[in-house]
Amino acid sequence: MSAPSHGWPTDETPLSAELLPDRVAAMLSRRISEGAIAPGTRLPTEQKLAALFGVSRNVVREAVARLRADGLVDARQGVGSFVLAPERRLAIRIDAAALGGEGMAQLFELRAILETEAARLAATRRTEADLERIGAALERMRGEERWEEGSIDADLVFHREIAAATGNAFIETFVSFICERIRGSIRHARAINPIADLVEVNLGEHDRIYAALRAAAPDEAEAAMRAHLVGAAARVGVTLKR
Amino acid sequence: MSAPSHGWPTDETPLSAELLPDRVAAMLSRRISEGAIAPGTRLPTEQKLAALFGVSRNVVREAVARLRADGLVDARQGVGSFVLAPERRLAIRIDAAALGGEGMAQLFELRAILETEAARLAATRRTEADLERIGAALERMRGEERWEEGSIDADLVFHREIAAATGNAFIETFVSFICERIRGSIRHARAINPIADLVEVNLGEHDRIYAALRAAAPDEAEAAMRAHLVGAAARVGVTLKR
DNA sequence: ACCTCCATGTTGTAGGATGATGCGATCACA
DNA sequence: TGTGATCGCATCATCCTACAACATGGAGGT
Repeated sequence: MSAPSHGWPTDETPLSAELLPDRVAAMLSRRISEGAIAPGTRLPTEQKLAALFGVSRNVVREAVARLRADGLVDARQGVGSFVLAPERRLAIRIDAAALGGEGMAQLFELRAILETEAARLAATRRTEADLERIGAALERMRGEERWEEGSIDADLVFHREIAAATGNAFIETFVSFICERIRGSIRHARAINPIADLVEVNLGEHDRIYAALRAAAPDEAEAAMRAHLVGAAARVGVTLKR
Repeated sequence: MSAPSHGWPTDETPLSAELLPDRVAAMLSRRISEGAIAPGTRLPTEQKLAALFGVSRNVVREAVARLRADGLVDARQGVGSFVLAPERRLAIRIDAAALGGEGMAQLFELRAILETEAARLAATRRTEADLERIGAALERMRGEERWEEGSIDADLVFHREIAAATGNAFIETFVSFICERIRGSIRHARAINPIADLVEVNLGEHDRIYAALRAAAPDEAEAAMRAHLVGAAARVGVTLKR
């Protein structure tokens, strides 16, 4: 039983400071998403998993609960836990580890795709109420001198409101998710690269977007958003292609 | 202590057949995302939460573990669990409930935005190995007569491989997530609207995409992908604008 | 052959005990 | 009085045992 024949635990993941349930969940999750455990298959019982990983059943339960929350498995009382088919997975996560350097550039690329198109759609679909909310965020940005907490927050709201103005709930969700992830990583960059005096540049870019939205000009909105994102990327040391 | 003065549990959510940890997690999650519990605030201790909800600490732990996995709270040993600021959330979920009618149309719109751009990028970045994988998926589709399990699966792989060919891991993740969600809902539609003989149409559309990718023609790839998605949407009773 | 009932295995929940950790208060000392 | 180290304590992390809820399959009776 101690042999690695089953290929189960064999402690991969050099076990950092992560908690036990996280590690167990990560291992199981990888096995499943790699297809090493076919959909429909029953997982080993919680007791066996506990024995295999050398942890208590409680830890295994927390791990399985997480897999269930992500829609990877379906635990049926009295029967067992079964791996679900991929189409039932309903969560997507981006771990902070993937956000260094290359990851940041890729995330900006994805952001550009979504937001330029969002700006285009918003230009034709926005209501007066939408414009009002977007304008309010703009004013909040204008109030600040430096590019710090308050204005960064207003920036986020600005982008999110534009996404919301498309009337597409999914676009809003995805855009605001990506923006928040990026913003979280900006703080670090800010300490390294002082960009305080770039507020005016930033504001100018936002103004152009807002004007285009108000004018209901899709092409201009898209172009302005693209220009803004290229600038924003550059300001955090990322070059955005196209 | 039994008073509702604190405004905590007072059992909202008419408690369906959901499990206890799910219910507790859902309640806490709603409080947090609604802003009823400000970021930085410390949650009640696990014991108090257990008492408030009338469940065991074990259940509370599973609920809190889920919140932590979603990045909503940060539990520090010996101190407590604290609500995190929104920018640290690292999970996004789409619940199946939102996918009826309007939701489906919106999801297709988002898909179109991502995949048309993905096709454009893939056209210039794809390697020979990418083309091989995409072609293999195409062949698997061609083998099937009807539009059923096997070919639907191959269809998914086809789209995912194109997204992967962009070299952008996030694009791949998001696209495959969306495709899988859509596919899950297709099954139902298929029973209603027999589209078996549309295989050839579908295949033709895919062929055009593949040819454009092989020819490294971005504009054609984008156009072919857009045409395909418009068709695919129509086949499930959704009209895609633009 | 069919139906009923029970033994068994599994997940779900409860409740306690113990270790690890970080914070704050207390106390000793200058 | 001020300063620093030490200790207690609250809290999470993990482990353990036990029982309840539930599903399945087989034994046994009709």
